[in-house]
Amino acid sequence: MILSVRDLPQHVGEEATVRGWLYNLRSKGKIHFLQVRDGTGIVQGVVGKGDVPDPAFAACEGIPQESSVVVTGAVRADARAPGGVELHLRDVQVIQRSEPYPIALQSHGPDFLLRHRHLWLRSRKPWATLRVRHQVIRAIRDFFDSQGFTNVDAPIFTPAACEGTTTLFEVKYFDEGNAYLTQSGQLYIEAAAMSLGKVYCFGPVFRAERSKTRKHLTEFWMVEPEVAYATLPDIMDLAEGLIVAIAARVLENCREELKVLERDPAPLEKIRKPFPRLTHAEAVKRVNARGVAMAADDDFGAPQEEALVQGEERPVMVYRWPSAIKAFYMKRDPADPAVALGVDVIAPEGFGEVIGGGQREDDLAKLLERIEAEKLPKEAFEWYLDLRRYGTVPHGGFGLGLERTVQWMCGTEHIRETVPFPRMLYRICP
RNA sequence: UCCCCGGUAGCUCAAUUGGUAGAGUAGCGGACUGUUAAUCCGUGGGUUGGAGGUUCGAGCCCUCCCCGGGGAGCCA
Repeated sequence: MILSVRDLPQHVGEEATVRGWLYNLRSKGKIHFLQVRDGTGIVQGVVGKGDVPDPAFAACEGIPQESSVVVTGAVRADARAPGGVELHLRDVQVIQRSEPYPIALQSHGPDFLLRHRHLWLRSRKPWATLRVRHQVIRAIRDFFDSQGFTNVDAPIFTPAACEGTTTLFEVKYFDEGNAYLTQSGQLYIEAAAMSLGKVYCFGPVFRAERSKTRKHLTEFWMVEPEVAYATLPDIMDLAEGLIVAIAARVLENCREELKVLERDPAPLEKIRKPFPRLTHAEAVKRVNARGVAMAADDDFGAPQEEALVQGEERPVMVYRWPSAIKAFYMKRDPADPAVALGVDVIAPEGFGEVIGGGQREDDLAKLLERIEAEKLPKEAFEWYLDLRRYGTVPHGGFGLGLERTVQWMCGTEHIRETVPFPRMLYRICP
């Protein structure tokens, strides 16, 4: 019976066939230990001289690492085996003898590993990280789907910028001139929210910023919910609920993966409601009190962010921002136009901003005013302005960066490890 | 775009004051019936990122270039 390594403990005493790759081989003369991985786990196969015909035994000698193998044998419980069970092999088929495998069971530098990303994916930590990533994606979709949201995806090719063109990748688009790779689906799902009420888009976005840090990718995935009739407090509750749901899902389904990643689950267990909520003004006061300079109309730089979350076990929500440093579409407080009804969520443990969002400007006249003040091309936004001409309502949403969230959950040093094939300033291969 | 650090064997690194470039690992050959990154013996492997300069002599010092890493800004 063909079985997954993961399921072997339920089949002790039976015979099983495992199809996978040779993770490591240890030979001790008349006994071979073959560690075989199949995507669900690693199992140790044991074959002693005399257990199988001599040619079969000899065939096990010197099988290179990562050779594709199909092994068959009796499942036995054995405390000496990693994982608690092992296979006493009666048959070993080598599907392909691997050429000498570049990634050894030793340390490698980041440049080497990234150049071999297509092979590095097979290693333990990338394996665990991709599985956590999958669970985070599932948690996000389940969270929204179970609350009556409809998934409406936004286009990747867009005709113009959301917020200026300096950070956009430009591509040729037939006879239409230049198109740009989207940096956010927000404007489009605002339209969809006026149709379906509660919507989210979830897909890749692109930023042509020349960032070179452990928190940035040029291509990353973002989930963006948008809710009709939602106000800033609704959006903050939604963001809080989503993050709590993600952390709970990872803790429930990824214990083994966290262990492989050497990620202490304790900080994730502390991610519970309520999150501390500070207005931008209160946050500035806190940062200054902790000895880091910050003006009332400043955005958070790296040191300010660090001071803000110092000592916090939960994410910190900063809301009511100076309108001057927020995007044109963000709604101003009608009672105080100097304040924008935005919210950022800063993760603890130095993982930084994972969410940015808020309430949108729903008043046509004020939106026009903002577009003119920022000298944005009005024609490009005509369709967007239509949303305010035909049945405008208060509404809002946010964007959550998938990779930063995965990085946080996994405790990963660098964001490039949270995506299968990272795209960065100086790296586009493989 | 700016600041800092690095580039030596396939990989990870060492090389004292400027004085014959070395180890582990991977590879190859051999030994070993419970290995846990197995161990032990033997063995091949180098345009020291590139170009120029200083010097009797440069992996090491100087100049320029290339590549990578970390950080800032920007943001998710």
